[in-house]
Amino acid sequence: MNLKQLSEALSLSQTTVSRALNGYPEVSAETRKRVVEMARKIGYAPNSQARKLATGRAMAIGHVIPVSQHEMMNPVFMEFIAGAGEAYSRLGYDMVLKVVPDAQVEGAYRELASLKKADAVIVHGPRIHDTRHEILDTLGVPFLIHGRIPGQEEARSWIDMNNAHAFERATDLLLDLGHRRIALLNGLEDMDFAARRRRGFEKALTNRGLSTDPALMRQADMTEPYGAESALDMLDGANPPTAFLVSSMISALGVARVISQKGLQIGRDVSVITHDDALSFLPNGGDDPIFTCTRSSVRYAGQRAAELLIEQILPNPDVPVHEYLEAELIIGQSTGPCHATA
Amino acid sequence: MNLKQLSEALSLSQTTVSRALNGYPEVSAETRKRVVEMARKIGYAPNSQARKLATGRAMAIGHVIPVSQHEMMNPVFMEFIAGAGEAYSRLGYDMVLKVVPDAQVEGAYRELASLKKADAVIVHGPRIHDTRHEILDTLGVPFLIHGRIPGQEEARSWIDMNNAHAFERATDLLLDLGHRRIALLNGLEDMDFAARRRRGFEKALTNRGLSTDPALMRQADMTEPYGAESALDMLDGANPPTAFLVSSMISALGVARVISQKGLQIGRDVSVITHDDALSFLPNGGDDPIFTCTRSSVRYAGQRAAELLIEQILPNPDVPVHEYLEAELIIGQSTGPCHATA
DNA sequence: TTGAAAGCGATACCAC
DNA sequence: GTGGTATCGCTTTCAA
Repeated sequence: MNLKQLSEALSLSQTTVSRALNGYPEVSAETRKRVVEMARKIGYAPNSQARKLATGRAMAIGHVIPVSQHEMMNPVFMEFIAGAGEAYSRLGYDMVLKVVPDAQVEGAYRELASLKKADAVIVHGPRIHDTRHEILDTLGVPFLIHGRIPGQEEARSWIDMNNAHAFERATDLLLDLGHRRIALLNGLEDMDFAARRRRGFEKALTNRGLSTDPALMRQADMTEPYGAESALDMLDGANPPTAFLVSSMISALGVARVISQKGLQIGRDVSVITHDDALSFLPNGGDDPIFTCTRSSVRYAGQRAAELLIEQILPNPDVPVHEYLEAELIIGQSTGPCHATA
Repeated sequence: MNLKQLSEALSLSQTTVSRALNGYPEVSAETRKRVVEMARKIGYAPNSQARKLATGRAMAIGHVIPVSQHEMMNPVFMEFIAGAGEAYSRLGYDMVLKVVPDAQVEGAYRELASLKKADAVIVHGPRIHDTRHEILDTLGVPFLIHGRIPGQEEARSWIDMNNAHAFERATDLLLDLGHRRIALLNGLEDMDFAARRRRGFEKALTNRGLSTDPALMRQADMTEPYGAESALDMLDGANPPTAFLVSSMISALGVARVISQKGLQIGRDVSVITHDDALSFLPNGGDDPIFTCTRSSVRYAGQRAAELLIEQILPNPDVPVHEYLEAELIIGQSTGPCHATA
């Protein structure tokens, strides 16, 4: 069932039928009514390929999700996509998603752009030495970065949370509680967000004249065993930490598991603060969370990203838009004063 | 840069250029070489919308992911999609993904199908009273179910793991270890997979003449707190379980957290078996896993699903294909003999 | 082996 | 307010 058949059934031109269906003002109310009814009656649906070709717009946003060398699929991406997907449905856009190995990310963007499969793309997981903005410029695709590419803060559109500030505040809280040996279990620090978190952590220490201890700082894909193994190593080490600052709830669960297994009580014997992306399958409690945390909903970020891209960037690709999300610092049950003997 | 311009630059017809680029045999080797070189030189890329319109194929597979009323985004979907995405890249297909509230799932499938945005779709998370197969039939879209819709086992294409058998074996293992009070923390039992797991659990008990205890069976979205709260309630209850059978690693972590917090040792004082979907961010160890588990890689399922859909179902939509994945039962550190006083 | 021309199914400009 | 027609960019008969 196509436009032609529909217009024949109505004894109208394709033009008029198209206009009626797409809400153009110059169609008479009566004609529009007839058209709409007939369309529903005979089950007409416009072929989106044809429409895309005619309009030149794909009405789709591209996402390229990298799976790391370690085959790790970051659940944060999923939650971001859920938020974005909700907005796309509302705004009449589709999401075309490519899940590819790190090495094929550029090629995937190229394909999306040069084959006109998407009108714009989201850049996920920017790295400190990222070059995707250059490729996308060459291709002429509007894009929005979830996070920031160093050196491109002004010129590019992005949405990001204040990673450095959040981790500085979290570290300050631990310092205020008397902790001096604080471990940082970070994500991979070639990722921009992780580099920023580390700087926030270091800044808080430096501000109090404290130095960092490399033995207490780790970076890796944020799995549960990463948290567990790191905590085990460190707590069994020569000079164990009294507090952990962890970049992900998932790894924090690993830390908590080990602390419990060692017969220690979290929040009393060892403090833990984690960043909480508010992943829906890992709720951290409401008013009195399990973990003290810096919290910022990545799902909301995804939703806003989609809105900004479609409403601001597409109509005006040359004016970069920036949106800053400030993480909340929420006190839960996993932090308390330091009891360590000095 | 389009076909016309490219053909003019080569002084060839669009026909010949198109044929050369698409590997048709009748083009002379020399012509093809010229065409391919020029195409690369001037950076020609075919407009996929135009191609889709001309061929009538979208070269895309649709996925509709429901987010439940509780806003829960199941990480299993993500991992499945990662597997499928890998296969799509390899096979030259795109994935168009819709993330929508439960109530809009049907509409999303309708849109994908009737607007010709996808050549086929994957049905995620079948329920015991699912009707999506009927809608998709009406629309005439080939599809493959990840899981099974009751009553549609023969007639429809699906890929599934043997949920019932896996949970029966897991329960048998606990029974062999002497456990008699076994708790089942299941997913929502209007989901087909969860209903099957429950039947497997019950069958194992029934086979030994044991009856089920409603106080020890729960169902919910599989979050971490669900595991924790259920374990806390049950262990503090009148007649606590000595073992837990859990439908998800995430909830199992919650169970483990509570067991440790109560000063009990997992595997010695309380046994836990979980189903392990082999989520990449929740590795359960290698040869000696943290949790004894029934394991089946949902990522592999996604990959196979994509392959089956494209290679078997699209060319021959009327011959249903079925693929059964058997979960492994892997002994880890979380199970041991029952020490409960009878 | 190559080319001309007719679709594919919509949109949108220009007349009327 | 309605209609004719060119156009989007490619694939695919049909002829040569």
